[in-house]
Amino acid sequence: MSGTYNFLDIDMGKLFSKTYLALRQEILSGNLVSGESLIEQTLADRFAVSRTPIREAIRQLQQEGLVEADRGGGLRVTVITIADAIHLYDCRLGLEQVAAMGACENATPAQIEDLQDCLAQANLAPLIDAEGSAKKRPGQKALQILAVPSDQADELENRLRIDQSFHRLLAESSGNPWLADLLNQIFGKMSLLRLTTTYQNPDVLEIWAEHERIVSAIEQRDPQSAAIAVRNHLVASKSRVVQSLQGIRADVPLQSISLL
Amino acid sequence: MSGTYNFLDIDMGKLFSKTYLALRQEILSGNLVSGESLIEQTLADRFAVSRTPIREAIRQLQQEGLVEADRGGGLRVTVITIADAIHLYDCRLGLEQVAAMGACENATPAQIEDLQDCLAQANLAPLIDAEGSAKKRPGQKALQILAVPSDQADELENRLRIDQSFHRLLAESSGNPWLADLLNQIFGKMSLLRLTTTYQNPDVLEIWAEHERIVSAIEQRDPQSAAIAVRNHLVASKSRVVQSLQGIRADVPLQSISLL
DNA sequence: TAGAGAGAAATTGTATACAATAGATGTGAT
DNA sequence: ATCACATCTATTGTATACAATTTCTCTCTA
Repeated sequence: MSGTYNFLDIDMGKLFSKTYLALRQEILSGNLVSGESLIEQTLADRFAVSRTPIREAIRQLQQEGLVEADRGGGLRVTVITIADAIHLYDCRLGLEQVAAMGACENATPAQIEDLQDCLAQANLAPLIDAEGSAKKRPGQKALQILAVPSDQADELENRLRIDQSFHRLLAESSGNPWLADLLNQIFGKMSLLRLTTTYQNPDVLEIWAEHERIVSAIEQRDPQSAAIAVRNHLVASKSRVVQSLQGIRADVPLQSISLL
Repeated sequence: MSGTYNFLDIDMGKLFSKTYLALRQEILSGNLVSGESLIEQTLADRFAVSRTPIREAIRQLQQEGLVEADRGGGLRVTVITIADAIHLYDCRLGLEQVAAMGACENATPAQIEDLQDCLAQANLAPLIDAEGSAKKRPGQKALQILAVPSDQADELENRLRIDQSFHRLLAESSGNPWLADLLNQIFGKMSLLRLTTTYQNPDVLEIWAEHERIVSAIEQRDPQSAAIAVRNHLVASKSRVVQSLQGIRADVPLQSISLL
């Protein structure tokens, strides 16, 4: 468990670092919902620390864009709108194409293997059919990144987590730490929106075909194809999300998660 | 002067906000040099506040990437290497293409005018010829963003500032606030490197021709051309910088600023 | 001289006290 | 009933005290 947050290089042992991670986790997991106002003393009591480390943690989250100023000096969990989601997709479009091209040059064999493992994980994750019932497949050894959900309710959450892992791995494979950092910021903000958009999206299966094309291009060390594959994937994802959110497919039941 | 920092929406009046901006300015202006270690009490004395607001400001700068942990719990101004500069250029490459395309769709007439003003400003800024002497041109009303330097020594600094304004305007013209924010972070980090790389670069004049092509494409609302123009500009800039830094042009005197 | 170790100084981390400000509540006049 | 105003409460902002940690320095020893 101690290596879980390796991609943020934090010196644990300092209360404000622990607080930062805990608070971040609470926000990203949806335990603190988007728009909820953050009362320092309340949080201090919750984490059994004084307000000082809380405040420093909050400042970092504010700079990160996960917390924003309310009117009147208060702070709240950032509210992300549909327009923001579109804008964030455009940012991803630019950065992930660069990431994919970088990955073609710099991805280590181990990283390519991780990406493939990610695809495998996705394929053996329980599939949701049109009726919303699950077809379970026999389990297999899990990626260390992922916890296998015991609860059926966590299934879609799990699928989403695999997707995030995929994109995070892609970013890291570029060998460009700043790129990975910027994308990580974007993923965080998009996670905020995810919590409010849990529409069913039957196209979720297409996503992994698109991912496979990306990995395939990286394996072949073909930057142009990789960039195009990423571009196609993100353009498609963006339009899927926009369609879901705009209710163009309002006939589809609201159950699963669409923001991939 | 009160609107100078509008692009960071900060509630002035809080000491830690003022401290954040002051400290940020000290770092970006080179008053605090890259690698310098930050002693809380020293800074507190300097700004005549207690350590509390200093610490909160530093946390934000740390999250922003302008301050990094030293070994042993200390903090210092982030050290940017040549490799980092290359990586940051790749990030810009992805994001600014998206920005240019967005600007073709969303730039207001006023913003296009600002971009043109920026070009004009650059053209009438004193030019450096091969001998390093300045050919002054008659002044004209300045962009409000820029302060006209009275001192000859600030001339290149001024030129650099115009370039930053240009790229910042481009980002803002996209109408995508997250994009502008991400690019702003990148510009900040690149400013850190600039302070240590003041090689003379005679190609500096080419830059504005490239900028003109970008603005021209945006005026014509032609996203493809705009993206290509940005791409060409940044690829060229990157290679110019890399060449300067790697000493391939070591025969050129070390005087002016190349990181545009 | 080089190296280990003790002690002191400097620095950071956390808690708490107090000040300032914004929000809520209640009361009275119209 | 409603608006204005005063008061009180909740919350944030800043300073300071103290604890924990690191770094420096000096001394002693081999």
